[in-house]
Amino acid sequence: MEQIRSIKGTRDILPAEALRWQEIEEIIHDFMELHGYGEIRTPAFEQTNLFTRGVGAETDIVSKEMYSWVDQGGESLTLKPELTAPVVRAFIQHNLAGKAPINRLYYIDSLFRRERPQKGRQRQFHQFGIEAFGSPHPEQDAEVIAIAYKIWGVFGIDEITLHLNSIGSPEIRPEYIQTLRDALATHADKFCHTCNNRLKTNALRVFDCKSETCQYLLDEHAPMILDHITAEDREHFDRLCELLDGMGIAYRLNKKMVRGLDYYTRTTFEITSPVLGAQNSLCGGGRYDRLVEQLGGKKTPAIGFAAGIERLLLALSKKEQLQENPVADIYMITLGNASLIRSLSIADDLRREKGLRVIVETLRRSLKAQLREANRCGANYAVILGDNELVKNIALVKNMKDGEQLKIPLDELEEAFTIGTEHHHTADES
RNA sequence: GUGGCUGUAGUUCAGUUGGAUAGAGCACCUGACUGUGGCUCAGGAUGUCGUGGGUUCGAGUCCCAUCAGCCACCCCA
Repeated sequence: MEQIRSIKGTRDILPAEALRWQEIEEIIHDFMELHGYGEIRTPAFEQTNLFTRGVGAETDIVSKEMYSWVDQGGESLTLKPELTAPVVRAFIQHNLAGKAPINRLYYIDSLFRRERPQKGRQRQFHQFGIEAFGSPHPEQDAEVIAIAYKIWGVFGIDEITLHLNSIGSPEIRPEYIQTLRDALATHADKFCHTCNNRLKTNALRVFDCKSETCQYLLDEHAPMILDHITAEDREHFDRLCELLDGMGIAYRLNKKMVRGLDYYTRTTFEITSPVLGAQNSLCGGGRYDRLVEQLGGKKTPAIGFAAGIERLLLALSKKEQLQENPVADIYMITLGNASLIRSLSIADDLRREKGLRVIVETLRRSLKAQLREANRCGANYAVILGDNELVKNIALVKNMKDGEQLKIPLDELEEAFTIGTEHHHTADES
């Protein structure tokens, strides 16, 4: 029979790795709450047109990467390929703007894009991120960027680069794109053919080309959008730079960084890490002052970012090897029927009263095999309770580190592990 | 969607110009130690050689297709 496998681009996270995820999620929760952000969780799927309207029908994400289907009621639904649009939808739907002048939200979530998998790219993947609604001022940009910048240090990732740019207000864009096309028209034959296509359809994207010749030509001949923004845009950007300087946040002015989604206005930023390979972006974000309005809400300025958790893990794995962690403090070894019943209730007492992780044998193995198992799962103690011990009302408590073994009366067993617990924790912290 | 590389035991991999019963390390199990783990030693189990077809006296090896994985393009976190 054919084996059923997980879908291409999806994967299982097994216990040893899941522990890493739990640690990471905990760090994110703590860090965001430290900055006054509250968690938001939105549904796994939405109406398809939330994304066509919010992200832009012409973007790659919407035009060819969405998992969409028509449900039994005839409605077109889509697994979320992006998290800003759903958060904006929730913001509008629950009238958060009416409840407070400013809303700071964060999330940790799964998203889905039908792309060809490669290093750092899955079809179901995870992001954490924040969205701050309500403030049009550069200090809001500075707050969001500072969070995006500082959190990597908490994870122990130091080698990062913050790229910063402003693509100005949307009004200037048609005029700028025309200027760009005109400037590059005379060199069109030297650009690669994808760039020539981009110039016609989505001109800003030429800046993303990985070809060295194209990049060289852009440096030589392309007008930069940052040099064409309005005076107000410029003032906003300059003030943001001042604030970042003041916070000691190092950034690289990257005039060629234009972001892929339609909704960005003014500030855009990205954080890259050299350890990731071709997909070197850890985190990307920017301001989107028109999106709330565009999705039917009251005009509200906003800025946010999203960071890839798989990529964070990838950057982290260069530093630390994954290892099997101990899963139990005590392994209960049983030999015989009567002792099994007693062991089960003792195990429950130890879990409930002492908070110890206890596993009871369920394979009816030999004593030797059970001790091997105790060793394998990292238990500090094995409690041996066979029918021989049961008639004497004792248990043998074996310290797995030094091999020392004591006879303990069953009614003193819990107490014996009060000392054991302290032992365990001090050993852990050293 | 396009291109390149790779699929052999639980796992990491070896397998000669196509040749007999497909191997090794680690892991697992058993014993030495009849109810005492780790270390050591001795032994043991484990394979639709990704799948389907073809060439051949003979295919893990060559050819075609297909599926999966990885990497890159596209694009993005």
